[in-house]
Amino acid sequence: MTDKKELIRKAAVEVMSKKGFYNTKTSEVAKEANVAVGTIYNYFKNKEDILNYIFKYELEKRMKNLKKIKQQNLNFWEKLEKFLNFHFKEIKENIAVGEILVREKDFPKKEGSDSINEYLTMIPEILENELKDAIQRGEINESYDPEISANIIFGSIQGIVEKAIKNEDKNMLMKAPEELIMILKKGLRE
Amino acid sequence: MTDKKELIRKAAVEVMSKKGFYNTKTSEVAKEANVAVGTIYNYFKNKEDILNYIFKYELEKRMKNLKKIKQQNLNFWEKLEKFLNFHFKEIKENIAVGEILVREKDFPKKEGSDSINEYLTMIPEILENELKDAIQRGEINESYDPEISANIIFGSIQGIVEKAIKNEDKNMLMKAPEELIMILKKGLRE
Amino acid sequence: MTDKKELIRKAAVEVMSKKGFYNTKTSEVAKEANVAVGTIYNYFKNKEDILNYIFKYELEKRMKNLKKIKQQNLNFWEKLEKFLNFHFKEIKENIAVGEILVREKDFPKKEGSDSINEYLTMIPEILENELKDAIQRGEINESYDPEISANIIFGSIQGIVEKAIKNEDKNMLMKAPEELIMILKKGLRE
Amino acid sequence: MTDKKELIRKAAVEVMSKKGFYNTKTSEVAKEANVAVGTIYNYFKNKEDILNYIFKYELEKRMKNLKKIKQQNLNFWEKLEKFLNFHFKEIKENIAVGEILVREKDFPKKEGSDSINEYLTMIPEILENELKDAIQRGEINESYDPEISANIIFGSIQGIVEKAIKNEDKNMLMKAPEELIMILKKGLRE
DNA sequence: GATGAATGAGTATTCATTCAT
DNA sequence: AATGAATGAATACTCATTCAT
Repeated sequence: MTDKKELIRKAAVEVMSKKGFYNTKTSEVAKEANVAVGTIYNYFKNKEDILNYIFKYELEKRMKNLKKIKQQNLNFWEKLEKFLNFHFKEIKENIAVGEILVREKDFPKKEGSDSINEYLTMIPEILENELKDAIQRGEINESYDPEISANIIFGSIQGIVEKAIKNEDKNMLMKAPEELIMILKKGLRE
Repeated sequence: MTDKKELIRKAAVEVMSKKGFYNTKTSEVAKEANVAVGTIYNYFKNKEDILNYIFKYELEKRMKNLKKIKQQNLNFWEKLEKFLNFHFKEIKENIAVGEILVREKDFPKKEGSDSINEYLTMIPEILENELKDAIQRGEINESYDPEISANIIFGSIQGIVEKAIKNEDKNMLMKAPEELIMILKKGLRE
Repeated sequence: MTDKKELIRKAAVEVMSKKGFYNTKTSEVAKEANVAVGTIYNYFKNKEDILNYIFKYELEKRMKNLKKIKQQNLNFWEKLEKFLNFHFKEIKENIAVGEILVREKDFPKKEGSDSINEYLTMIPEILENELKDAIQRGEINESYDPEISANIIFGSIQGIVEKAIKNEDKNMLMKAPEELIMILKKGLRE
Repeated sequence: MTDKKELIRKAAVEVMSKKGFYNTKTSEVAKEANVAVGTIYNYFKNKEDILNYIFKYELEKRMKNLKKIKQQNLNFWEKLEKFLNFHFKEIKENIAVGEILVREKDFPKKEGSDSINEYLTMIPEILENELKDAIQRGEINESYDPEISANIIFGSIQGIVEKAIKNEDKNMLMKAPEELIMILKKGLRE
């Protein structure tokens, strides 16, 4: 039994990553998924709901990973490294997902869902909380504003992904985490 | 005599920053500009051309500033500080512009446009070149890949702007450059 | 099950014959066909494509008739009479079609179309070829240029239809073929 | 002093013959006439009025010629020959005018003018009247319906012009009148 | 659940016409 | 009279969504 919802999510990732959400037709997603348009609407409320589900899906993956990381007894840098490795590996394995995570912003017309916004808010928030703890533990210089630092880190991640995609350079995704960690470590520690 | 093109650009910035490019109707831009729809098309090829012009306009501003900075004899950090101060001041004075610069990505349907892409490419490129020079001059640790570093810096800037907008916190735009410079200085220098 | 394409063709004939192609709105055709506007575009590329299809449809009818006539062993005058009877009968049964065939000329904006032109070219061409054969067989005075004669005949036909429509005089369509044949016979024979 | 109205009429003939009335923009006519769009509206009520004026202008030319012909004491065939020679000469000298006379039909949106219709009605009407007189004088077989005959003649003329234009064959315009007269003479006389 | 033809609201764009200069 | 920028009504066409099969 093929999971139709998964089929459609994957097809949507493929098409939307190439054309962007607004230039993607539901009919194209249906075609890519080898499914009738009507079928999409058996699994999704509307077109926006598909994009939303993509973000929800990716956010959940990352939340699960973060939870796992949290259970281990690691310092801030070790945690960050583990998360970056996970995030970049995911994108390396499916560049199209990376494109979407980096390019799609939310201007919701209709209320209801909003995992895009949740993704874009929650990851920096977690970083912020971790930074606060790290400051408490003296791992990080207390003079820095954790909110700003968190968004610098999140922005850096997005910036690298964006560049790697533009260059079609998967290798950059391999090298970048280490370099980013090094810069941040030196930059934020003392 | 009012410059109609400027009038329309400003109106478009206002509307598009709130609703996003795809959810903005030309009629709304016209209304905001106190101009007839048809008038827009006397100055712009199509809707996309307006967004394009916004990016072109902002890019040119920044290029002019960078040129001025280049003429002074400054080290990398002084240059970066000057540019950041300029960029953040601009956005502070017109948050709407910041929203657009940070949110709009390019999925061009019709050719002829593409200052969006130019903006998103040129700024990191300039940073990259400056980093290379800085490495030459020993201002920056040579072990870092200037391409990656440049995109970390650009990503950081975008990340801060995005957060400041989300929080509607102009104050963040004041504090952030100093903090960012400090982190990067320590992080990249040695 | 109703054939939607046929439904739309007939509706378009009705509306376009009254208002002309350029003054006909797709929404009017849709209304006449008891169909949504969008449905039209499931069957036709664009508005021009509808007109084109009308000409294609009528041309095919006449080509089929001409083929049938050709298979019988008739002289030029008998053939011409049969064709005229068919053509005028068709128009008598649907004046609207006659109006379109006589009034619409082609100034194509988009390529891909052009059965209008084909209709306006092919009928005279066939007449020309038949005239050439008739000259060979001595049925027609060889001093006449068959190209000119063919277009005189085609023009005569169009002229009669145009007048009959203007007068709303179906009777004229009954009488005309006989009279036209008589004139041409005497005029062209010797 | 250049007569602006004439300038515009000529420009309109040029452009409309190529693109057809509905595909011709007033701005194109203005450009061809080396005149501002606004100027057109100093001389013409609206776009339709230009086309109308073209037909009016050409109709008047032909009416003048017919008047002149009438003053001479000629039989039907001599008159017809003179008129055909005039009409075809005119078109030979300005093919663009011929294209318009043959292609443009009237589907008036707004009431008011209608020289197109007048042209398309009056010429056949005059032919009809002349035919009636000719029948009276025994120049033409009385068994023919003069209305039908008149429209056959008018249709023939239009048919020849249309073909000559399609072939870009001015020569055809030279040869055709003689041939047409000959056919008609034999066809209609007895 | 799956299908895809039918729907019709929604909108970018055009272009005849106007009118202030 | 001449200009051409400004106007905004008009409309072809699209495409997300529905629903009968």
